[in-house]
Formats: sequence, C-alpha cells, structure tokens
Amino acid sequence: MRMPRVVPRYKEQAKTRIIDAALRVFAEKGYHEATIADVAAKLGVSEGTIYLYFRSKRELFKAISDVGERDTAQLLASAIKSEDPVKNFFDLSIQAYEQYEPISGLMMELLAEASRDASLRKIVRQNFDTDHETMKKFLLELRNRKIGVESDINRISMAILYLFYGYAISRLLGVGKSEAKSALGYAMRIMLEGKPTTPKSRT
Amino acid sequence: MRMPRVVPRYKEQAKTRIIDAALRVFAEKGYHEATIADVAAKLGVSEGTIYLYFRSKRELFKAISDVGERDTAQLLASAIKSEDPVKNFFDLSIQAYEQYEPISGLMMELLAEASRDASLRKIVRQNFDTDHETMKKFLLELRNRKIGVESDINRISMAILYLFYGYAISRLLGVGKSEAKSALGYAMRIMLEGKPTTPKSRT
Amino acid sequence: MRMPRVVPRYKEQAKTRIIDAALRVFAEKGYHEATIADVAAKLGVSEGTIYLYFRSKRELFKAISDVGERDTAQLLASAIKSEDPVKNFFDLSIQAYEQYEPISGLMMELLAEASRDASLRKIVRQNFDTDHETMKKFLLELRNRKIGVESDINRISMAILYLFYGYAISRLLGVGKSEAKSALGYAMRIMLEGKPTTPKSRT
Amino acid sequence: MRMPRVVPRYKEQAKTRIIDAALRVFAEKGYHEATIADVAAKLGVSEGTIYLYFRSKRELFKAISDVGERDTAQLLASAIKSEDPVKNFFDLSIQAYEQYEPISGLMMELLAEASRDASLRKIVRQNFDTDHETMKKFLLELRNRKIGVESDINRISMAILYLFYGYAISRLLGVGKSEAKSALGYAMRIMLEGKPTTPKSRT
DNA sequence: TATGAATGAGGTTTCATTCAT
DNA sequence: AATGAATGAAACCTCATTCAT
Repeated sequence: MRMPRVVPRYKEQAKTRIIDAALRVFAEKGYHEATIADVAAKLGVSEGTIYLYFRSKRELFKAISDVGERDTAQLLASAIKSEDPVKNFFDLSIQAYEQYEPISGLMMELLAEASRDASLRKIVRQNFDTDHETMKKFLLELRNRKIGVESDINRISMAILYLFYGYAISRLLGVGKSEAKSALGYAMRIMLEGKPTTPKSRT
Repeated sequence: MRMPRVVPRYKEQAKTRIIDAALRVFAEKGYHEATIADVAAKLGVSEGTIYLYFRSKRELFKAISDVGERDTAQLLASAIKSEDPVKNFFDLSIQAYEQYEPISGLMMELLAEASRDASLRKIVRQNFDTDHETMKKFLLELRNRKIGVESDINRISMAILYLFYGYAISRLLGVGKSEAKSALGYAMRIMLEGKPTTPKSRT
Repeated sequence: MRMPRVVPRYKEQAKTRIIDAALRVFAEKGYHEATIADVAAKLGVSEGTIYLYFRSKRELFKAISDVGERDTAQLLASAIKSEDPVKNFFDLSIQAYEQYEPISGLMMELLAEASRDASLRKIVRQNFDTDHETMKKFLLELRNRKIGVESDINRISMAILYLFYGYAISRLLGVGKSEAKSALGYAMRIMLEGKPTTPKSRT
Repeated sequence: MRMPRVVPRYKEQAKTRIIDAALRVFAEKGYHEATIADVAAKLGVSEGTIYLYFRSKRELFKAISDVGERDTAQLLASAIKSEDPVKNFFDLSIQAYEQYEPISGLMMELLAEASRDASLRKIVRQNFDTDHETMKKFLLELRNRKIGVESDINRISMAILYLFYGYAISRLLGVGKSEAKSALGYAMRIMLEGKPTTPKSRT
C-alpha cells in the first residue's frame, strides 16, 4: 500500500510539506501532545517517512520554528513597503499577525522551549532581531518622511514589538479582538506620534 | 528515610508546599519534561503522596497557574501603593517582574496550554483581568493626582500589560536586561506622560 | 491486574531474579533477538518493572555478564579445593563448564560485545583474570604437592583457560561431547604432567 | 552521483564485493549494529542493490561466514606447507590469525549465532572440521619426518585448535600480545614435543 | 496519611525490505 | 541492473497513575 511520493522531485519540497503538516498538527494539539504519527497521518504518509527528512521530532520542531517565524519577517517587511506607511502600518501588521493567531499557542510553546534550549533560543532570537531590524528600518523611513518618530527609534521599535507580543497573548487569552486591537492601535499611535491629542474614552 | 509529614494538620498547607515544589521543578525543567517523581523528590515525599492532594499532574499545573499569577497581581498592587507613584511605578514593576524571570518559560508554557484548554485559559485570563484592573486603578490614581494620563486609561492599561509581556519575552530570548528595560521604561513613560520631551538617543 | 511483587523485601533479590530470568531468555534467543518484553513475560512482570531495576537492556546485559561469570570463578575455585586435585580437577572443571553449555552462545555474544564495548570488556576481562588467578593457585598447590607442573605456571594456566574456551566453542559447534572432552582431557594431562606416556590412538 | 556498476558481467564478482564490504562493516560495528545502509554506503551502492544479490541481511551474514572462514583454512594450509614445519608453524599460524584479529569480535558473533541457527552452525562447523583436517595432515607430516608428535594426532590437533580459539579470545579481552603469544607458543610446544625440558619462568 | 513498587499504555525511533521508476 | 523513497513492524523506554501495605 504505497503512498504517493512525498517528494516528487525535490527533497526540499518534501521537507516543506512535512513542516507544513507538522505546523498544523502542532498548532492544533500542541507540540508535546501531538505525535509523529499525527503528522504522518495528516500528510498521508508513514511515520518512518518523517524520519527520512528530520532526525527527530525536536528537529522538526526547530525547522518549524525557523520557517514559521521567517514568514513573519517577510510579512512585516511587505507591510512596511506600502505607500502610505503610517496609515497602512497598523492595518497591515494586524493583518499579518492575524494569520498567526491560530498558532499563537504554538508560538508560546516555542518560547517556552526556547527558554530552556539554547539552540532553539538562537533561532527564535534571530527572528526577533530580524523583526526588530525591519521595524527600525520602517521607523527610519517614517522619520525621513517627516511623519513623526522624532524619538529613539531603537527603543520605539522594540517597544512596538513588545506590544505585538502582548497583543498576541491577550488575544490568546480570549480578549476580544476589537478591544485588543484598539489598545494595540492606540498605543502604537502614541509611540509613533507622541501623546494623543484627543483621548477617545475614559474609564 | 522517613520525611516529615507533608501536612501535619492542614490539607491546605500540604497543597501549598506541593505547589511550591512543583512550581520550582516545572520552572526548571518545563511542565512536560518534569515528572511527578521530580516534584516528589524535590519535596522529599513519595510520588503517591502528590496524588493525595492533586487528582493529576494537570490539576497540579492548574493549581500552580492560579497561585503563581495571583502572586503577580499582589506584587503589582503593592508596587502601585508606593508613595511616589510615577517614579516608583517603573522600578517596582520591574522589580516585581524580576522574580518571575526564572519562571518566564513556565509562563509561556502556561499560555500555550491555556490556548488549548478552556479551564486553564479561564484561570490565566482571570489573572490577566486582575492585573488589568489593578493597572487601571493605578492609572486612575495618577490622573487624580494630576500626574498625567489624560488619555484613555483602559487602553493605556492594557498596552502597558502588553509591554510587560513583550519585555518578558525579549528577556527570555536573551535580550540584555538594560536594553530591554530601557525600551520598556521609555515606552511606559510615553504611555503615561505623552510623547517624550527629550529623546535620549537616535538610531 | 497486579502481579505479585518482584521484590518481596530486598531490592537485591528483585535484581537477582530479573538477572536470572534475563539470563535464560538471552541464552535461549540471544541478546539481540530477545526483547525486554520476553524477560518480563518470563518473570510474570510488566516491562516497566524491569526498568525499575535496570536502566536499560544493555545494563541488564552487563549485570548478567558480571554475575554469570563470577559464578564461573566460584565453581572453578570449588573444583580446585577438592582433596585429590589432579584426579578431580578435570572432572570438576568439565562439570563446572557443563552448566554453562546452555549459555555458551550467550557467552560468545558477550565476547563479541566486549570486543567493541570497553566497559563490558573490562567486566569480562576481570572474570578472565580471576579465573587465571584461580588456576594459578591451583597449579601452585599441585607443584607444592610434587604432583607435577614443574613448568611455567603462568603460561600453563593461561593455556588451560585457552583450552576451555576452545572446548566450549567446539561443543557449541556440535562436536561430540566425548570427542571434545577427550581432546580437552588429553591436552590438559599433557600440560600438567608433560608428554603423554602412552598415546591412546593414532589417526 | 552514479557509482560504477557492481557487477559488470559476473554476478559472482558482485557478490564477492558485497561480502567484502559487509565483512568490514560487520567487523567494525558488529552484525546487529551494522545496517544494510552501512554496507551499501561502504560500497558506494544503493541499499536496494544489496538485495539483488542477497535475499536478506542474514543471508549476507552467512555468506560472509562461509568465505571468511574458508580463508582461514587456506592460510593455515599455506602456513603448514612451509619448509621447516616445526619452526615455522607457530610463527605462521600466529601470523595467519593476526589478520583475523580485527574481526575476532565478528567471529564471536558468528559463533553466537551458530549456536542457535543450525544452518549457520553447519557452515561454521565445516570450517572447523576443515581446519581440523588441515591440522591433522600437518601433524602427520611432522610425525613422518620424525619431528615429534608421537602421540594422538586427532586429539592434539583439536587441542591446538582449542588453543587458538582461546588465544583469540584472550587477545580480544585485551591480554597483551606478547603474553598471549607466549602462552600459546609454550603450550603448542608442549603439545607437539612433549613436556618442556627447561621451564622458562616460574610464577 | 504515606509509601513506592508495579503497571501498561503509548511515544519515539530504527531499519530490513520492497518496488516504482 | 540499479536506485532510494517509502514502508511499517517492532523495540526500547518513560511516566502518570494505582493500590496493597
């Protein structure tokens, strides 16, 4: 009962497909709860096949971490390239993060593992740094266009990343999307343009 | 090699001690990597004993989550109670979070689990909400003292929580404490006092 | 469906029983072919139980090696203690080795593993050395009683051990017991008493 | 990365090459530890290719056993053909066995398997018998030349084989080559020439 | 209440073998 | 004839949980 070849031609394609399936399975069940059998089943492939491409479950996890996050950077970058930066930045960022919402649990798991596994931490940190760099470039561009951000770009950049992490967590905890988005947008505007001129509401 | 009874009299005391030990073990090894035997060993108690007080490993995990976070709220509250709020707020907050740094990995694990387990999510969410409330009260007090925060307290409060989560994550990823603290403090000042009057540095 | 305790009282007893069962199973199926499940089944115990007493299958193998061989030395020693040494030596030695005949295959496996695993080699070597020492003591006693062995005790001792190994191998290969015994006895007599006075047969 | 075809023309050649590679791999890693992939890699051939020439890993093992040992007999025979038999016998024998030292572990594995597998046992036994015959012929020749060996050729022959096996085992266990050789040579001289006239040393 | 030996389900991983290309 | 991706059966091992003492 042979299954269709996982790799029609390129080993890389096979890896990509496995990573893709694993991402879904891990996101759904959690890395620890999910089994290699789950991943294999999702792909319609035998368990042994996974091991043709990844040395271990953990290695697969790392591969996911790498690819998954790299995507983030790309999306962020593309968001920034938009014509009207200030206006688009928030929407596009939110949009970008939106697709990671289903895997936010997995991201937390990744961070948890990263806190104890140096090699994993290195991967995640690199993605963090890349995001940071991307963000800084964007802020620099904003400043060049005299749109704002007179202040410390390095710190503002990192703080915005912080906000995104916090946003993701609040969403994961069930905070309503509009409430979370509102807080995120509000804070980001302050970060970029200075203190708000007109407070929207008072609690 | 008899160890002293875990609970001489009060079941609650026993539970507390187990939770305490479990917190340490889980923080060190991670929830999934740590075993009940590890917890029992840390406490100098047999494995069976754990099950006298907690139905399952997961139940113990939930108990930790609850207690652990409640603590956070208390610390945040006490920080806020300090005399000179604005000045002390940041330092005290940092200080408060400092003690959670060793368990930041566990916190991520908790969030990961919370994303898939409604009952756990409820617990964590409650702590989040508590923190949020505490923060809002503090901001309100600030406003009453005319110290700033003219703006939307609800959103500012949540955004500050976001910043803390981001800060914890960046720290977990190995970002230097001074750099992370600097970004956090900078952003918080902006959030509380509006746009910075004098940018410290420009990148 | 609890099984009767493997360890009535002493952990050492449990280990001994497991080793005993493992010895039989390994001897019958071979170390590599035998499974932990086999050993557990032979003992009427669950697989997990084995791991309460031995870290791994290999560790169990080592334990067997140790105990198994130590026995050999004891038997050899007791054989030597007999009143009429020369007469009894051969018979007792054969007798001693007889009980190892069912596990001679396992002994070969042990030697095979020892050739590649230093820690195992150390164990087996120690047993070899012990046998060697025992043999030398015996030869020395013989000399003291003027029974023979004028010659180099060290080398004779080792050579006799060689003969035993060869004997075991020939038996394992299906050489008839009488033929093998005859060759062994004949050679031993020569080693101990010098060249034979009357050749038994000529081929 | 095409490798040259294993068998340009003669299936036997291909088999021989595979056997040769397998011998090396099995000797290095052990039969059970070595994988078919290892053998294929050593040969620069795909795994499937092995199965074109051997039905199974075990079949390959048997083939090795056969060839490997046949070699031994040849070497022994050639050693015996030398001009000055007595003098050269020992040296040549040692020399012959020397090349098997790297595979002595494998030989033990072979014996272990032979003890449980009749078909394998038959092969190894045949080699044993062949060696035995060769040895007897040599002894007979010695007697014809009045060089010694008045005694029972059959038993002496087998005993000498025993000694070699024991020698191989002692070497495998790490006994020094000079010590082992000394014991072997000493014993062989006794076997061939009767009791030693002048003991070298006394322990 | 406490113990800890025992369980046994289940997961990861390996690898001999097959077969479509 | 050769390939090597895929298979899938096993095996080792772990550990949460139970329960007789």
